[in-house]
Amino acid sequence: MDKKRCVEKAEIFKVLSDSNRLQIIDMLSCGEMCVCKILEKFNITQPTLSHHLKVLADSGIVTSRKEGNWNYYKLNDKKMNEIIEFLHFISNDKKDCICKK
Amino acid sequence: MDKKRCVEKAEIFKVLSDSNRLQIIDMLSCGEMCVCKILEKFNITQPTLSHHLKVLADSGIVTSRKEGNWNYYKLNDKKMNEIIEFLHFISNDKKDCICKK
DNA sequence: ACTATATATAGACGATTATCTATATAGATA
DNA sequence: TATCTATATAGATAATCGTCTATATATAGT
Repeated sequence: MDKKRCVEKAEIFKVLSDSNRLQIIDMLSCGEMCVCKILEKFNITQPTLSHHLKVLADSGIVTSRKEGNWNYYKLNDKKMNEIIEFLHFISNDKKDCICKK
Repeated sequence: MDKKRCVEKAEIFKVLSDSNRLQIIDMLSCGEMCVCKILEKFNITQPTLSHHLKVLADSGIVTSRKEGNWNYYKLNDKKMNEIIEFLHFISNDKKDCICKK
């Protein structure tokens, strides 16, 4: 595992290190949803939610689509699987580990 | 998914949101290792490494064992699997999601 | 007892972050 | 064009975090 890849993934985990964002991911796993629908489920202000959605979108964990006045957000399953794969990888023994050099 | 569980997991992801800690996990996946051996592989000071190991241990991701002058750290596979399971869970559609209430 | 080695703790500093209020933008409708 | 609704952006503030230097602790060997 090279340093660079760990730096990349650390940024992704930073995105996941907020409970509101985890709940948003949980909600979006059920399908696409617009911002105002998401907002209903939280006790945060609209700009705060907007901030969290931006953080999620910038990281690639969610994608967005505009339709009239509404913005729909959707979970990027491929990205989530990538994160899971990474965790599997660093959790398991491997031949070319830095520890063996 | 209840708020409380997300708060718990967000803390775990905060622990994972540092590249040095991810590299430590990667190294420990190959087996138990003492602090001085880990230190050799990094460009950080000994107190900084000590800090990271404490963060990892406090979260339950690693466990430690003292033997004479040496402290050995080991990855807690059960905890890593728990994290992976959680990511699977929030990534997939479910019947009792908050979005359906 | 003294020294050396391995590791942890304390305290400081600069950077980043989550949240808020206030405001801007952009599309829809009257 | 004026207004309403949905969403984003700007800027401020308080809290948290990673890293460092300095120091403490604990064990082993002389």
